[in-house]
Amino acid sequence: MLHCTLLAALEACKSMKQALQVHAQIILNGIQHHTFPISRLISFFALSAENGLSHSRILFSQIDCPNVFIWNTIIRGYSRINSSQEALAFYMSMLATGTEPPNNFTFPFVLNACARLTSLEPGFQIHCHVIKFGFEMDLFVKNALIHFYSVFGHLDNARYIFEASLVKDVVSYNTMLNGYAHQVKQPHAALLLFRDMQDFGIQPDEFTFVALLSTCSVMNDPNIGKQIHALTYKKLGAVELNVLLTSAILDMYTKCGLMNIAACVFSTMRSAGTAAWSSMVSGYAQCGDTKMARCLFDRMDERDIVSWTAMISGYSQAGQCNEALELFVQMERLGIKPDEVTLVSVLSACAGLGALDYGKRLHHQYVKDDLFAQNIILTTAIIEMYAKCGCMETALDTFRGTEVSSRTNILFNSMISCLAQHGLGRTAVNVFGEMEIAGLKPDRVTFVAVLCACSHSGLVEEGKDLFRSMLNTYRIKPQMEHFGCLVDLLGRDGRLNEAYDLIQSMPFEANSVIWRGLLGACRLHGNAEMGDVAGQYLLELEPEHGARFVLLSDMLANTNQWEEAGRVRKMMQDKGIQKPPGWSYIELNGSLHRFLASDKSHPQAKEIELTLKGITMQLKFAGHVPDTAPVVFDIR
DNA sequence: TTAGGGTTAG
Repeated sequence: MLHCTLLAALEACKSMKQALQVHAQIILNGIQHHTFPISRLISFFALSAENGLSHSRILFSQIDCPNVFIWNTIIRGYSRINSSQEALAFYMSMLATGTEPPNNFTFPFVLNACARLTSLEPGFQIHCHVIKFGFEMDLFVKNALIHFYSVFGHLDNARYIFEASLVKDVVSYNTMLNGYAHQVKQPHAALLLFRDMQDFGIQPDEFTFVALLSTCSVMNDPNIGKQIHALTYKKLGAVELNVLLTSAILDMYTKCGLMNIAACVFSTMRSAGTAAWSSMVSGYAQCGDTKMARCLFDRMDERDIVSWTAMISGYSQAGQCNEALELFVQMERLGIKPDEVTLVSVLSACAGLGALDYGKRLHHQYVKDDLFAQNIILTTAIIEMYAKCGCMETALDTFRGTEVSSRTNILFNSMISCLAQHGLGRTAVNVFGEMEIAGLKPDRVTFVAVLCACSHSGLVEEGKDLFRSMLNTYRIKPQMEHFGCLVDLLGRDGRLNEAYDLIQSMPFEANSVIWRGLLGACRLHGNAEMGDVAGQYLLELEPEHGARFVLLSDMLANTNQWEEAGRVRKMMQDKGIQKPPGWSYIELNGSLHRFLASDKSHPQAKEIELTLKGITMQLKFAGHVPDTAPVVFDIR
């Protein structure tokens, strides 16, 4: 009777404080060693929104022989708050204790924890345990396994479990659909599976439509998106669409770039949450309309970290790196802590500006010795930031400091590409070799990076071998960009005929990038005849592009064809084409300075000019003779 | 006796 009253009281509890009072009553009544009421208490605390897990742990430690429900509850509690390591540690202690074997409830909790880890390995082990303990036929366990494998992009394993399952429910389908839509971006497979689902008479629910709408966003196909939108109403009937589903509809339109429709949906939302506002902010920013995005952002009643990141990343991606950093500082002043996505956006803005001090500060303040230190995406952003700010050594040290098992293709591609840009071709080729050791397969991006590296460092034979290995070893068909790299590689080395022959042998027509590469090489090696051919192709392909005219005119000037060079310059003027000016940035003591050729607007312009003159004088005294070959005006 | 798996925004 007493149990019943206290249990009823616990059922009615709305807060930790109330539950603690029930706990006090349990102790006062001397039933603190009765497993059932204590297990209810542990469950309440472990799943409390007020972080009561530590209290659950205290209760847990006072139990001599916790039953499987109690073990499961603690594992679930840790899994819920993303403390996967603790959840797994508890599961292992449960096995080690040996008094209570895991049951069908244990595995969904443990697998959920595994799905949030950075490594696949523990989940594999748990899958073995599932089989060992005989739960591979349990639908909940199977669905959790499908989820786990799809999170890690192992859609083949997920699909195998899915197909092998005689009984499938709507959750099995939804999990598989999400896997296709998000994890490996196979949106078409998601649509096909949705068709199967209907054929098998499984009724879709709101989860299904959220997954399908995400699929449309990934496909960036507004037509299918509109159809799914209509189907949502048709299938879910008169059921009022929940906030999540409406937000998913809105998000689909923003991602497909249909901001007008998105704005209509948004205006009809009675209580648009921060998710919907953030989608709108992000949508406008992605369309390049950062003004409109900012306007909405400023009108938001409540902003969470996602809203801030939407705006910061919008600025960063639109190239408004200064604005991104300013907004980030504003966010910090309000005491809002960035998460890993925010940091990636801000680091990218730092890289864009060459703002090394700022980037260093972010690295030391937020990433080093923190939870984020394990995040490989963030580490990749840190490496790019250092590399783009010119600190190649720190970038390499950071790369070397990562766990080999946590390295991803994106990390390798980024590292190789940064090394290429710094002319460290040999190191880039070595890092390429390390990919296989890490168990990764180079992709198209890897080959662009490593071929660029060879090109910038004059590693002709290595580059040619790598190009050949693309198809022969890795079964990757070379694309335009790969041919471009090879043309560049041969061209820079002066093998102009070989480069030209390669262009002719390509399975598709060369684009302007390739011809520009050849033209640049012709200019470098003074082959006016072939340069003219390349230049003509270039003018045909991109008649409006100023930089191409400049390159052609420079090449002609360099080979003393002043008249021809003048003709090209005149053509440029006649067409009203201007080459956009190139700004140079430098960050000093936290402030950013920008310069343009002949620009005297900098407040310290005079001092800078004097310093430059001083350096020029010193160079002269040291016997330096400038190379006037790249100067395009006839000053000789 | 207790409970579980799949959703939105950067």
